[in-house]
Amino acid sequence: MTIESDVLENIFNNFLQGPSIFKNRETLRPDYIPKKLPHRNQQIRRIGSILAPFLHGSRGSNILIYGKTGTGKTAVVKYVLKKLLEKAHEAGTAIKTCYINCRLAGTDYRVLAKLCASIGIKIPFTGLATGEVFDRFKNGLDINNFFLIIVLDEIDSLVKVMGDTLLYELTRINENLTYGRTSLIGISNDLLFKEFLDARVLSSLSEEEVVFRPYIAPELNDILYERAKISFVDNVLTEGALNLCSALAAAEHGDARRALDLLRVSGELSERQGSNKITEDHIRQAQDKIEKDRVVEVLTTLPLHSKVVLCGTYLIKQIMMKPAITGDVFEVYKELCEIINIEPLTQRRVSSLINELDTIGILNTKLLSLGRYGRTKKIKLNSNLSVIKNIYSQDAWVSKLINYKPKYLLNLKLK
DNA sequence: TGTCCACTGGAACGTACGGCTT
DNA sequence: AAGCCGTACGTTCCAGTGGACA
Repeated sequence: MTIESDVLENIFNNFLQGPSIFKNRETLRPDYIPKKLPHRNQQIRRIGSILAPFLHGSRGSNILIYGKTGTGKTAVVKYVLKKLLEKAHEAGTAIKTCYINCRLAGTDYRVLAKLCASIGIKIPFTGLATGEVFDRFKNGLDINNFFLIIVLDEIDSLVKVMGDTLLYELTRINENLTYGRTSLIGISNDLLFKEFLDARVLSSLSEEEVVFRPYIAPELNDILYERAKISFVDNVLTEGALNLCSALAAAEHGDARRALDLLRVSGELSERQGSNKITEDHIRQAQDKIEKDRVVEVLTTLPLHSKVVLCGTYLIKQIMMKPAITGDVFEVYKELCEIINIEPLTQRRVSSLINELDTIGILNTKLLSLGRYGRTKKIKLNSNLSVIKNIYSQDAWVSKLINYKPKYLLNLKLK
């Protein structure tokens, strides 16, 4: 037996024999829908009563749901739909539901393709005109006499990217159906998203509106407590850890998803350390780990040009000891491209890449006016310099850039 | 008070690609 | 095979702009 397999053997044995602190770790995954949803009774009742007409075979109103991330919107909708489907099954009514995350789908075409898939129509991932896919969807509904409840999660991101044409068509679809019926549930994280909509679309989509307020700390406490009961072995989670966890999540606009993540990761950490309790310290470690893992994941999977742009920003900060501005980043970027033998992109494109890095939280940019010296962007790195250096020192493409001294910067220093 | 810098960011367009229909 | 489609990723063009400076 090799040494490696001995080590593995030990790890697995420890895992099997050690005192597991988890009763059921699946219940802490983000997609788990619990049997109890504390502090959301009002929303559950409201959505339930709006959808209830479907049980009689008539169409319920469209619903627009607002609320920040982790306020339970998706969970509540899925929960109500699950119950509705069960009831419809008992009553012998044929209802279908289709849940689509618009941000993940990305385009009108792919949303439609998913809608088609939900009623059993196969659509190629490219090749058809969007209008053609829509017609097939409509025909499919009519021919099969389907009652379909469509949930469009993160609908705001779809509208921002593609405009509201698809929504317009979907809100009008019932007028063109002879037998089938549809109802729309739009879920939005962005409260201002209505402004992007055409008045007709808005009035049709928001026949009913439901708002999800952020959870406050005591509410998060209840949620975590309920979930901990089914996830962990009794008495594993200390009260201090529970309180800290909800306090941290409450500070981040009452995000329950975040709180549950924190709980899951701290559980895993505590388990790995062979502990039989989850303490406040574990929660803090988990918070650290989640952030670190995210940064590593993002930095390593970035497209090549974004990595080079980031290296440029890093070098400017490292050598000039001050935040970068767009013009400097672009000059350094061009020099770096030459070194690793790739064609540089245009400044316009690099400017977009910088914006993208800002949106994912790797950079922090601020528009700055230097009066006579023009307008530019001040670009700061959000992560620690050493973190970037560590990660990119091992990168196949950019490892040789991280210790390079750009001539442009050396000249700038002399001035 | 007007000028002018160094960009920003919107919009239209180009190209390559995989894949459809006819 | 021809013609079209959506998608990704990019370029080109250009109007717009906040505020230091003359």
